[in-house]
Amino acid sequence: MIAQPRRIAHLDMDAFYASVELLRYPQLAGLPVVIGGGRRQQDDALAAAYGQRLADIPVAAFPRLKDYVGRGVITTATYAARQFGVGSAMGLMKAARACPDAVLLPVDFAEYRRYSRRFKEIITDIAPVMEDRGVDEVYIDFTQVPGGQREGGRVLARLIQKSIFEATGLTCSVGVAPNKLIAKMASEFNKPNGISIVHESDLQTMIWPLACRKINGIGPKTNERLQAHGIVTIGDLAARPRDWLVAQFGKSSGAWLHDAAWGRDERPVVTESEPVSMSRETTFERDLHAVQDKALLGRIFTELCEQVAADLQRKGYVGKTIGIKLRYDDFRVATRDQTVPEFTQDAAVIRRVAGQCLKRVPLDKRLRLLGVRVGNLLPAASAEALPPPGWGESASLFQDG
DNA sequence: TCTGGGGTCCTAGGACCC
DNA sequence: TCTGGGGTCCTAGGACCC
Repeated sequence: MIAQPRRIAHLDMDAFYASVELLRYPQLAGLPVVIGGGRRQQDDALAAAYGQRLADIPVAAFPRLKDYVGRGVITTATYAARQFGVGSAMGLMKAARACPDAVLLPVDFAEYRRYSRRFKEIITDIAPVMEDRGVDEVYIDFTQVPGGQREGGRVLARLIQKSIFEATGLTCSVGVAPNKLIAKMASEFNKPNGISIVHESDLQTMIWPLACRKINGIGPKTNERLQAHGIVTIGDLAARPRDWLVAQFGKSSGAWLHDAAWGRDERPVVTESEPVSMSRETTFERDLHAVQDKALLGRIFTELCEQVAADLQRKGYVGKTIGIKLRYDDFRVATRDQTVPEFTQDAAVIRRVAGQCLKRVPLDKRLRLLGVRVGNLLPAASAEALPPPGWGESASLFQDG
């Protein structure tokens, strides 16, 4: 049997949250719509007024960006809204200045998760080796799938695209390439509803002209550092000697930057993984002070602990590193954590240890955010089989180094 | 009137062990 | 009495991603 060349696809749903919303509000198609913020009250009011006939709600009845007051950000904008220069991660207040009449819809994660499960099921029915990369994107290994090599993967990509659209009404963009790194870049080439095929021989023509920032893993900080050295495009990066990159960015990062620029990436498509941590955090409607707002903060803190505990219990995990996160009004972040001997998923234990963490952090400035995290997770079932902490310590009496 | 929430991985120093 | 070398775990911060 001849070894097949690796063909890896990256599939990205187009404006996913907004597209799901358009399925229930088709009257908003083509309009600037943004998803973000909290509070579902306008939506509840709409539902009360129009019952289940969501598609009959007149466009004029929808809330507008200019009417929003609060601290949210945009999670997704329709392509019509992007024309106005608004996009993901932009503060809603700022977006309201750019496009005041855009329709603003609150986030409905439960609904997006339902569609997420559906489109992923359709994919694994066709190509079983799929890696989950969040609610709206996946990697798929085409290598061993029947037909996965035809036209570089285009035939299979088209089949998956069509199957998802027929089952959900949602469109996606797909990139197929020799590895995950290039596939991820390729899926952006033909958005929305596009397919793009990249081969190893396309590196210089299709990849090197792109900005370094297009590499998944090069963020704003690394990009700044690269630019300071006159490195703007991936081609610029590829032209630097590996040793030079290692000297500038360290052994691991430098080597990775060099490999990335040359399109080298051997990471497998990983179908299963265990969570490492679970957390809950909240940004307050106004900044709070540890003393003046002690009672309110205490209630929020306890609730966060209860939520994390409930998440652990529902998903069947226990953890032994419990921590807190604060964001001050100047946006600086402080974290403290503590590892306890016994794995837990108990709200009271989490609350007590997190409370001790809170005592180790400065509380003089106003707080903007409070979070609680449990890490060092283990499936609850496997933790039950674990010996109690301290067991086996006497064994060291019989060993010597 | 800036800037959400839920994650992963990496680094670096110190403790501790053999 | 001037000085080892691994290894692992813990902790805090930071970069990055969706």
